Amino acid sequence: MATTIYEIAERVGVSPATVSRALSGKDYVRQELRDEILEVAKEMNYHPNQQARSLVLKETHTIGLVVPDITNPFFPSIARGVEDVAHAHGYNVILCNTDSNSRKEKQYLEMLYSKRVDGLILISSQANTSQIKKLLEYNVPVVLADRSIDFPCDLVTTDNTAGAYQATKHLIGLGRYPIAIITGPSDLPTRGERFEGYRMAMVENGLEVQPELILEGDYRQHSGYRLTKELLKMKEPPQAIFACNDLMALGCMVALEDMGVEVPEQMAVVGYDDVEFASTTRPRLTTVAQPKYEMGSIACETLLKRIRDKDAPQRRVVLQTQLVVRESSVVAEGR
Amino acid sequence: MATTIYEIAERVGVSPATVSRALSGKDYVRQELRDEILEVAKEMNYHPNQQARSLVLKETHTIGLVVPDITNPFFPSIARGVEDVAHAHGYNVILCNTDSNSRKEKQYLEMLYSKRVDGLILISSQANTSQIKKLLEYNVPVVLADRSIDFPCDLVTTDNTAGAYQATKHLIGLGRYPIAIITGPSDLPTRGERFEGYRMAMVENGLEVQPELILEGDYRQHSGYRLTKELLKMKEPPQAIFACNDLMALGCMVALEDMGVEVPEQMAVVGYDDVEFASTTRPRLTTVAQPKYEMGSIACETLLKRIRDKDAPQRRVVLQTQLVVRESSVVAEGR
DNA sequence: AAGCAATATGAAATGGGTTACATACTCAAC
DNA sequence: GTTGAGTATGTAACCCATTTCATATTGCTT
Repeated sequence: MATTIYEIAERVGVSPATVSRALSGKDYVRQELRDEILEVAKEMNYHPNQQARSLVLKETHTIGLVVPDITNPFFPSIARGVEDVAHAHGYNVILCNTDSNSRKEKQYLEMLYSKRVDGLILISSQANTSQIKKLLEYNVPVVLADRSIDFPCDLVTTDNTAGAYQATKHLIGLGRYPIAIITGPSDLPTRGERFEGYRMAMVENGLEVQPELILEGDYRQHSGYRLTKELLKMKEPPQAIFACNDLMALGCMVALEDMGVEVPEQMAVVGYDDVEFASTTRPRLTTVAQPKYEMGSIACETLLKRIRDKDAPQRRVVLQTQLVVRESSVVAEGR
Repeated sequence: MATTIYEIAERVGVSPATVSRALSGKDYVRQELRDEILEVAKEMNYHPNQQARSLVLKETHTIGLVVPDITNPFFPSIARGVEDVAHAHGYNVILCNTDSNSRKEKQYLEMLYSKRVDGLILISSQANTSQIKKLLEYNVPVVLADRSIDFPCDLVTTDNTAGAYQATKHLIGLGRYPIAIITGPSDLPTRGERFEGYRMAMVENGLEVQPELILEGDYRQHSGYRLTKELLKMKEPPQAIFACNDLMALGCMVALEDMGVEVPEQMAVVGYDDVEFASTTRPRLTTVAQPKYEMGSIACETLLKRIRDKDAPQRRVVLQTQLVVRESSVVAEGR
């Protein structure tokens, strides 16, 4: 069905080699002949078979993007950043959703390897290091994004510690303490980093880190809801809650509304991520914004560089976060 | 670097053909020998080169997914539906963002064709029909999703007319009229369909369709904001606004808040899509929910069927929408 | 006139699998 | 003992493009 260089060659009356040269344009072909070949190719609607090309060239111009779940509002921006840069350089992106399930992740990594992707960007669930190590052994470039894993490979993340520090310091500056923290699940590296930022800000300001105000959530809305209700049962509840992602912060706000606690008057709430809905809640959510798109685009640039030069020195990029102050933490003036 | 069947063949002392047979498992190979080959393959960490396989088999087990923009909250669910079904059947998905730009769309379609994807799912911007026609001529299966184009090819959409009819009838039932409608851009097919649902409901209930209450937006938040302000300038403003997507509905609500108009008491607002933030706004947004995930998964199933049987009859699936009544349209009891 | 670089094209190997065809062996049936 | 079906394996062609090597021609230099 699809046209091949052999068919073009036959029609023009030359060898396939000449057609290949004329089309690639990087070898001697008589100008006149080249023009004719190009014309015939266009006429026959020729589109080179990339399967065949990559078999000999050993590059597929395809990269893999492995994320936990594209429906999680945090990931589409990253994906878009990756895809834009990839497309600008003539690469395609294969999207994979692992649900943070290491069995699925392994399956995907094997599929991607079998398809001989030129490299991949990985937002890895847990430290599935043995699998990654294999890929690197096979010489497949890997860039880790968002979640840092203790592993010698290129990496693009945000400064989680600084972000949490900013958020906590903001609350302290407003005189809102004690401050409870609802962390992410302990098997994710972000948890430790964000907690550390919280701890630093507390200690630096001479505030005690009370163990009963440290709660572990799972990054889902319901855990924010549930844990907030628990906090409200305490004899002396905190005056502020720092939820380590926006979804849990939303859960907090719903719980607080259910219990008739005014935000921000009686309880300040700060989230993390600045996903889309953060600016549409009432009150609008104060949160720590991460440069999601940039994380994706820089990860992709890093990957493409690595593909070009496998021996380049390891690259570790840490992007800065930004505190976005909205209504959930600051009591409006004039009320 | 990567292991080939030739290397395995040499190590075991058989021909490459035998190795291929042992690995594929669909031809005679002595059980004992097969076991040995499988073991050696595992030991040598063999992963078949899919480039080579697809060159001869003429199938890549890869499909393309072309969407306007994955960061638009409407599309991740569709993408996830597609990807889940694809993965379950051993296919990978290449993600493409066209920004509804037909030049970009054309570029992507050519790339995908060159990579010899087995088929593709297209949420096409405008009627870029000539390009699609070409693909179908080349025998590449295409399934259109969400946006129906007048084109003889498989299709999965939702019933936009019925959805808009439900929304309008809901407002009429609440006694909220006149009802303004903020439509999508006129070059998208969804616009005509949703407007038709609005019109039907109005006419059916003996209400006049007033031209000055029909406004054309662009599916972005700001157009909802701007057009709502215009509506409020009228001598007799409407009592309800039906915005044809949630983003514009959000713009409405922000404009109404700015102008001190109470929702839903003074103005009822209904959106369309039921994207994530619709349930987190204050008041929560009444909207028409589309089965996004199902649209993706069914589109993918349809595509895989078509790949298996190119001569199967054309399939057109229309999914039903569901009105989700929240707070932006109904005055709460006991207030 | 000989020599050589630059230009122009083709033949054939290559990449890594799959498979049609050929060949060889085993075992049962007559 | 011959025939034939079933089992087992190898040889070689094929998928489609790229590229090395070989060959041929042109035009310039000395």
